[in-house]
Amino acid sequence: MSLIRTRFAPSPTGFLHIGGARTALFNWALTRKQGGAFVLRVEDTDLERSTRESEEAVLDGLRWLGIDWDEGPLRQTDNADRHKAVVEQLLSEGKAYRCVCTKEELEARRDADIKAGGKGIYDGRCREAAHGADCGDHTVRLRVDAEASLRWDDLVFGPSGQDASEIGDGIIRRTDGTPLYHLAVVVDDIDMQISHVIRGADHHSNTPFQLALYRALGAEPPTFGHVPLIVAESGRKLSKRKDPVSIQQFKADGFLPDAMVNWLVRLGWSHGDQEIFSRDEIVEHFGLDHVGRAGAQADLQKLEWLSQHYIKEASADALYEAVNPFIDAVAGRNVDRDANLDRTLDLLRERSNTLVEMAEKARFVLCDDIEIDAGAAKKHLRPVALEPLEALIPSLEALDEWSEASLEPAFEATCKALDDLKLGKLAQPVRVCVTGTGASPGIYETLEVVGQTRTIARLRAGVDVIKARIAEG
RNA sequence: GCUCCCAUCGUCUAGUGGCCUAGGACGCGGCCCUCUCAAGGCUGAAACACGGGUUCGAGUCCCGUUGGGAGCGCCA
Repeated sequence: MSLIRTRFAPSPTGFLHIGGARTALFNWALTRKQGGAFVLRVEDTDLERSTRESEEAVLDGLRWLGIDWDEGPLRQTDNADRHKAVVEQLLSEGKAYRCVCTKEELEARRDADIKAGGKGIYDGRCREAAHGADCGDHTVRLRVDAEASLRWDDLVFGPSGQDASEIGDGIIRRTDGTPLYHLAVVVDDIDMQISHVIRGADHHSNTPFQLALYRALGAEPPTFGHVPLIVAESGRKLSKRKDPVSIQQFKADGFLPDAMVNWLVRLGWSHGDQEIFSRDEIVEHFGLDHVGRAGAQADLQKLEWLSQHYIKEASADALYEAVNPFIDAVAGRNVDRDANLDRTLDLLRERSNTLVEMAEKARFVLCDDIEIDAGAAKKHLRPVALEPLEALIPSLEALDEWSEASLEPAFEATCKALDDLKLGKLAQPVRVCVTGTGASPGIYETLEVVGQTRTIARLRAGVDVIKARIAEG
């Protein structure tokens, strides 16, 4: 299979969008599978919105996801001279012409045309006017041959396109002399010898005009593949305000990059019944032939499931690395890694959908002072629990070895001495005293990672809570 | 309005004319396990938008309807 050249061309608008991330991932996967180069090109021609900071944010997002590129980042503004030269060239070849129609005139004529049942495309008024460079304020339009067929075989949608008569002569240079997006992408893609343009389906209807540009420039168009959009629950385009779309946000919410990648790649693409894909497996199996044509709704619950899956699978080193910042945040200090912390994290793997959850659930180990949840206290720190707790404390104090193995007989002996008390009647109050909540890993494991000193102290504090409650009546 | 596109369980999807009384996964219900919460095991409910064709046979092909989306900018 011959080498391909692909590109991801984000506009640096502050953060990496999940739609863009998926487009990048598909480009990356295709390139890594077929062999070739994946190029990153920043479309920064919208100077109002483009900053180096937002460009960095986009690159960071890609790096975090593990999507690496072979060339770039190139910037579209760096090619500005080339874009201008191309417009001049088209002008001199008669493939483009100057148009002196003003915005207002254009708008009025389009409205009138639509009212009269027309399609509202440019009427070609300046097409044969042969305005020279001295015509004053003007735009430049591409002369689109009305007979031309602007069709292509899309890698995802199959036969696509329409006749030139449907699109009209589009503007390629503004009055202020700057080139438009369509001109810039086509020129850049030609210059960079991009062989496969994989992009969002929102560009599907833009493609015919771009095909006309390739034709005018005498260049062989690339192979196109349009990937359906990721849609919101409403079925509409994702909204930056209402929907979670920023990769940075997902990172901050404690999702593992492996989970993100797995989630994104399955949004629209499939490989039989397989759900879990490592990056290697994605590269091994990926292909545009199995990308669906309908828009895909972002399913956050599936992401959480994947996230937990990867948390469960992660190596101890990788897990610590990933959860470290979240743990520090909960502890309010730099937490050193030790065997007890690793043990704690292991206990929490199957109980955490995200790293944020994991860190929060580790609070009873990370912090010396814990707060007892009011609801849990009300339910479990009742007068009936006083005797069992008071009976347990001395036997725990007497333990020379503090481990699951030594804790279990101590609990059992206490229950037995209390007229065969059910373990739950003892374990739940203990759990609330020690963790502050009614849910935690197994009680022996929990106590083991909390440690003997802190366990005893928390049990005593719990006993005091119950006594206070009794005193209040 | 015009052009283009899309349509299988709530969601992501398998399915490329017979293997489909439609499979998997997330989520949801039930059961088991159990000191709580999970995890795990078993199990259940849940879809081919509708109407016409074509064909011996249609989720799969064609047409229409309905619904949805994108594009129609001197934005990218």
